[in-house]
Amino acid sequence: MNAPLPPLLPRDFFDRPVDEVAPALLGQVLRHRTPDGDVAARLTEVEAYAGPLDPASHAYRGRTARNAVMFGPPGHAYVYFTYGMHFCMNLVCGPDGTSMAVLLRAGEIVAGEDVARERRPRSSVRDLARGPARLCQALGIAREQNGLDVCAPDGSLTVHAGEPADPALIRTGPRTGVNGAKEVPWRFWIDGDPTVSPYRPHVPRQRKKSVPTRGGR
DNA sequence: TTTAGGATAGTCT
DNA sequence: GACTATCCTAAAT
Repeated sequence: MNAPLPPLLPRDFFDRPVDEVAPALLGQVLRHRTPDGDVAARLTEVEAYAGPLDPASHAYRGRTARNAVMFGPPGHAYVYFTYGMHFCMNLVCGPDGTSMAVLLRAGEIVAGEDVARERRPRSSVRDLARGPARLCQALGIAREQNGLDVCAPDGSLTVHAGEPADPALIRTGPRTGVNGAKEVPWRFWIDGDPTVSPYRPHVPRQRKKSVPTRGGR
């Protein structure tokens, strides 16, 4: 039922610096095969994390049990759990050990839309994969997919050569307030694509709870 | 329409 | 103990 997908991206594709891989990923197709069915998304928004140079990177403070995949060879998925309920997915790139990765922030569902809808019944079609955690939910990506080789021909989680995004439509946005690798643009997205989330100004999360210092409850 | 705040659990200091 | 590369809902306009 599903149309045959284009060939896999070679590992070579990921064995480059993040600022090359990230924009090149726009328009490529991420597919996840599950017992529920196959779902594929065309990537429309990504964000680069330059390893130890980026204070916001999980790799900034060195290798830990959680981020170990980032320090491995390129072409692998780094999936992490955050905010107590969400998963986000990165693609490791750069030479082995450099801990660079690209966060997949948004995509457009191009196959398996019915399956994705079942997973996110309350989402409009446009919102199915609009956001890093939504993308993972729509594709059924969770902790089990951490460390998977997305270049493996028989792999369940793979990246395929999609129609590359028009270079004229690729926009970049450096993050304000982050130093190190200043000339590297951090965000990449396809201008005008409805599945790209609107730019959100750097909003530090404010703590809500006051500490219950005095006895009580 | 925009904005604000709550929820949730794994990870690191 | 405090933080997080987030999402969803409710309330206000």
